[in-house]
Amino acid sequence: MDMHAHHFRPVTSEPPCSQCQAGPFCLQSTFSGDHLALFKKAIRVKGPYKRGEMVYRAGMAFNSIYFIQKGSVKTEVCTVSGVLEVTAFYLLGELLGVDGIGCESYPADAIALEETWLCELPFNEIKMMCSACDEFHQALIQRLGRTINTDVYQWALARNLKAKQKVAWFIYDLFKRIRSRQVSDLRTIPLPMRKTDIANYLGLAPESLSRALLALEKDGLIVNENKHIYLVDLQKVKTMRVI
Amino acid sequence: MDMHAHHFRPVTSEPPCSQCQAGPFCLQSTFSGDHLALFKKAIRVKGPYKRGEMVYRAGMAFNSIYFIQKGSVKTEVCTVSGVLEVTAFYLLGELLGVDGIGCESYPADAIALEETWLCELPFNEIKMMCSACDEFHQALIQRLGRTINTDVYQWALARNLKAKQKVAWFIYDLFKRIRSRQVSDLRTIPLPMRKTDIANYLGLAPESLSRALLALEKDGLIVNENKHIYLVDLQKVKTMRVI
DNA sequence: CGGCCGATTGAGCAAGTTCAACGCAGGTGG
DNA sequence: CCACCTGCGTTGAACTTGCTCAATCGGCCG
Repeated sequence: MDMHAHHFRPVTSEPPCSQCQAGPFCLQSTFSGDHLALFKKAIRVKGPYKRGEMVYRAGMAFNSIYFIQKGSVKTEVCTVSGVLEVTAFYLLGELLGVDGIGCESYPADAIALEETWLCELPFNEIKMMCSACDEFHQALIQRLGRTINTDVYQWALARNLKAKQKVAWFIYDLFKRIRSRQVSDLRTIPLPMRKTDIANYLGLAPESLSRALLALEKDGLIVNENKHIYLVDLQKVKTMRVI
Repeated sequence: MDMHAHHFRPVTSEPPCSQCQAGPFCLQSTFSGDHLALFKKAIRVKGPYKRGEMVYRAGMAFNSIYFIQKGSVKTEVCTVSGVLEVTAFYLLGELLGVDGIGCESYPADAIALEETWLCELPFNEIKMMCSACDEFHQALIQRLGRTINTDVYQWALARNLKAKQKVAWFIYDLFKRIRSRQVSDLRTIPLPMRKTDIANYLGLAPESLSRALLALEKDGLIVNENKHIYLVDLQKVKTMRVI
């Protein structure tokens, strides 16, 4: 399968939540009783998206946000000069599509990085449930706030860092996000995205990323593999990304 | 007056809106009748803030967003290593403090760049008015969306540009924002902030900004003055910031 | 008028980019 | 099942950009 085809995938009639890996981080945990039933009726499970398949395209009408049940997604914008710029990565248990809130359309393309399952939350339903259930409203605001905060203000801090620091920052950021949701070997960080995407996201040439990773490895902070990073010295990684 | 004192300024009992320069871009334009009276009772005019005075500090409880009636504001965060990073500039007619939405506290310090008047909108009141007046709700969502969009996704695009392009991008961005709200000589862009702040915001050394401006001037795109930029060739500025 | 802060300019240097070549792995087709 | 192919990642070398450090300039305020 050509991973650049960027096809769309229709809704699957999978029983909701059967393969969801998000566990207690699913938004439904904020509901109980009748509200939970309403929630389950509102959501729609979509998948599996194969690597390279598109969830939504920049310019498409903004209708839904998506909870990632399994897998991961990147968002990227295409500049007028035709260059693609990766704007964010979204991991298991995170909300995708929030960048469309307040806009008529999504500002970026969203593309699956691996086999991915999503839980679609139509925005109209969300609004209704916000008025129905205040706990849900609060939980949602919380998550949105955190997402925006990450997207904007983390970047503001990372902007003036040197290559090595940027990379350490990126690794530590992934580490925190994964640790907050998954119980796993905390020393191994999977990289579902291509190195090229990471480099683009960090504003580096792929070669510079490669060399920065090599340097961090020589310093004994990490071990760099193709699709994984092993954390050798977490503390040093944390302090290196001087923010 | 020491402009680095960063004092706070108490509420002034100025009659609301008497000196507001935002005109038709004030949020009250979305109200009529009873709602307008409610709105006028909810808001609180604050000012004048002198240059260097602080509107709110990072970590302070998030209670309000602010509409800029007059003047301009920068926001900056302090990194653990003590370096200040400018995260945004807010101009006449824009909303300040939206970076705190969904968080318990403001993520950055907000500092007036010149004599500035603000219109404080307590967030609780805002929420109430959102339910009372759907037009207001929509208008607010619209503005928030645009703010976030600018803060996040514009940057994503500018991140990989060269110094000269970044500067052209910055100038053009200011131009668009000013033009959208003020009828003025469109060729002259005031710079209420220091060049140092602009450089920091763009992720450049002050010297690099200086040289980039000089280069743009030599190319005949702009004229660089201390507190103003004159647009000589708008079209070239627009195309230079290749986004 | 003097002092101070910010902006500019110059020279040398460090970092990251660019270009080119190679290696490796996964997928494809024979 | 194996060889090939293709795309991504890495490595090396030369080059370009922007940074650093230092000096100077210029305006604003006391």
